[in-house]
Amino acid sequence: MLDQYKDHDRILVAVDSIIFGFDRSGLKLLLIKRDFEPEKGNWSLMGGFLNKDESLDEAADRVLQKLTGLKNVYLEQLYGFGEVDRDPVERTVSIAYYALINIRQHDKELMDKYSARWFPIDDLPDLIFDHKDMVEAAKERLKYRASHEPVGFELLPEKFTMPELQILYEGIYETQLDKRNFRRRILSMDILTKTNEKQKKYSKKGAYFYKFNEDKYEDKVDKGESLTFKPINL
Amino acid sequence: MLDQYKDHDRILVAVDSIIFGFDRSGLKLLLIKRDFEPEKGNWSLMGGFLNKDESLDEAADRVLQKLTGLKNVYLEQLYGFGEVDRDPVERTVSIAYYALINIRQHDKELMDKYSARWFPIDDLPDLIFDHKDMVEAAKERLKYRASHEPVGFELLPEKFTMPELQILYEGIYETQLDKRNFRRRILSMDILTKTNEKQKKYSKKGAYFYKFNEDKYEDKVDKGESLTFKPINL
DNA sequence: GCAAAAGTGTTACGAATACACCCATGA
DNA sequence: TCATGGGTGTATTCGTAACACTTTTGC
Repeated sequence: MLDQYKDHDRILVAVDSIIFGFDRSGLKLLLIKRDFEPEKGNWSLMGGFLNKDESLDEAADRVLQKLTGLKNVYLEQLYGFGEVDRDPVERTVSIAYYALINIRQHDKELMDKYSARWFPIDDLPDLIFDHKDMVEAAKERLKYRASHEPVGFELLPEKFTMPELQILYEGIYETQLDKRNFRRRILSMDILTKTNEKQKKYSKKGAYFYKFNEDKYEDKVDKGESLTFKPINL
Repeated sequence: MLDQYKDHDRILVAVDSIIFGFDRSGLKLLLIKRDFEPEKGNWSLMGGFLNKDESLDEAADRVLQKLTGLKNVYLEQLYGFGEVDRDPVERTVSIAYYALINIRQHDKELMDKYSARWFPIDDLPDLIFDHKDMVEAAKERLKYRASHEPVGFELLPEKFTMPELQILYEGIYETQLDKRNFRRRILSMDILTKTNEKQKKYSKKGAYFYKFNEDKYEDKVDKGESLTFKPINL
């Protein structure tokens, strides 16, 4: 080994994931109950350690899959948390990732195995270490990302209604939106396909289902059209 | 040590810095000539390894100071680069930071010691490893940051002229701006103080010097005014 | 028939853009 | 006097925001 590399510290590198989900009642976070000391029994983000033979992204994928069974989900690196004493056991640098998943698609058995639970984003329990900071950073990043790219659809089933989409964006932006302005803006982007089916579960009248039209979206991106998804204030 | 920690790999963690500077001719990057193998003699970002007893931010500070002699400069974490083979010598995760410094203030002797040189941002040499990716990420981040916060002033001396400020923003946004619109927008934010002195070096008429008024800016932030610094297209 | 959610259009305001000429001065 | 860079104002367009009533249908 080269001299310039030899005398430096090797350090544990962790990967922690903020996992977002969404249902009609709002944005949710998937947390696990830690089953070893320290902080045993307390709520925590899902995490794991980086192995020498995998990239950071691969480690994040692996960790997410371990808890949810899901592959190929939206996963973005967030920030490297590197305070010296962030983990009381041993010096650990943690690279946080956040994931957007369809709340209905993950594996129930794995949920039990890790004593995992969905929490409303605005009603989280105390979290271990610096995981609260990670969640805050993830919320910020999601706001930013959602205002530039159509990441919201990652959190929805294939078919969704306008009211649902609006509730989702209201959750992300932590604000209330005017439904007329919201619909106009979303529809004017011309990246949704309206179906003839109606969602009748939540109203007598029923709301039309829409689908995200990824091809149309990609076309627009290729053409250089700038699509913004900014919040619309009430 | 706890079982859950015991069997995991300890890994070299590096910190690499993208150092931005600015002079009248545009945005610049400070690069060093690597003086050890592999890639000896090739251009590289300034970097170093994380020690067990320092945080990531502290390591980034230390590395920056080592090259420039500067403390307390604008420094923001960018992204964790973690491909398995990014460093051919040994598995290394690198956390990239970017710094904004006043190009006149750094230490010349240290520059020589590291064979460092300023390069125009649009005319960089080949860089080692994945440093090109890091630079790209830093340019993007700087665009974003500059459109939300007055980070531009970090790159300027205390006193600067409107034409200089405009050249800076044009460099950051990689676009040309209309000077009437630019001045109006900047001045309407009401965070600059005009001095009575003129810069006469670059024109017969001379251009007034301005100063960034940090107090005014903080007041506005406290009052919740949203100050955006978006690019203005020609 | 009524409650409850879905759906729809117009106006007003402010921000962003486009655009061209005069000013000051050193050489 | 002229070349060079510095400085200024207005009209237009477009996106955003504010705002209230009608529709559908299960109960």
